Amino acid sequence: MPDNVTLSRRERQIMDILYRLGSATAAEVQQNLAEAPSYSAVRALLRILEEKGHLKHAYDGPRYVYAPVVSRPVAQKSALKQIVKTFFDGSTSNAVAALLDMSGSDLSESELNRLAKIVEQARREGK
Amino acid sequence: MPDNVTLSRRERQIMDILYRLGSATAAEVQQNLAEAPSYSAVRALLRILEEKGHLKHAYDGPRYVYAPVVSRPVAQKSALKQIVKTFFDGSTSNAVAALLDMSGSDLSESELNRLAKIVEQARREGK
DNA sequence: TGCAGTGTGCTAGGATTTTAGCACCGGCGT
DNA sequence: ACGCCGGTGCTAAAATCCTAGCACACTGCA
Repeated sequence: MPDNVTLSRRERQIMDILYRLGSATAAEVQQNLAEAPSYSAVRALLRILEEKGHLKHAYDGPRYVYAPVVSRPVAQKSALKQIVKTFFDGSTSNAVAALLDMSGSDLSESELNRLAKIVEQARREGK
Repeated sequence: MPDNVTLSRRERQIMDILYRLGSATAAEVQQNLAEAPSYSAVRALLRILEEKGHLKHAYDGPRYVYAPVVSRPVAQKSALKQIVKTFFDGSTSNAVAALLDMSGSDLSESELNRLAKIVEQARREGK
């Protein structure tokens, strides 16, 4: 969410879909939109988003395949930053705690190991 | 972000402010709004949000103090869920990793200890 | 009492967003 | 060659959002 504040509702919905899918054609975007408008409307939105510099398109044979301009990792970071700021008073660890709490026992053992390692490493680096 | 998809741009901005501050008067909301519109416009937005059921108001002497209807913890969870879904393919641990990576050495030792504990506990519960 | 200051409710108009429709293009099968 | 499909670009209008302004109520104070 590079630009969560300037995007209109539909625009934001579409950006989310594209970040989720990585890239998509107009038809795919339409299928993933809640209360999907006409195909034509979707295309118009995509064109606008491209004009504004949020999207770019490549070709899959005859048709356009749209993808976000801002890379996923970068978008991830700003999305998280935003959440941490508005919902966790800027405290990363609170956010992490909520995240872990939320998905509690859904995490596999290997995932937990991985996280433990990351924390461990952060600790070493901090010192 | 209980309802990230139905809110308009301004409405979302205002909800974010209210979640950040906990509660606020119209004037406070206005001060925190980027490219703030008139006081009157802000009040109108607040009224609309209340009508839609996103906000409620109490009284601070003569004036209204608005606060979100959905509690912060609940909103935190849905915001995180949303992010995890659209930016991390539903993988909580990827999100946690990004979060830690992002704020790398900003975390104090005690925070890291806390996180290590949480992970440890999740591990025990999982078994 | 009268008046300034600060609050609320409401409403209408302008700006933006969102939508659908139409015109055009190229490939492909008949 | 011609007529469908399935794609694109564009544009106008409907729907929504956003804004400002006005009317009214209450308080405090000269």
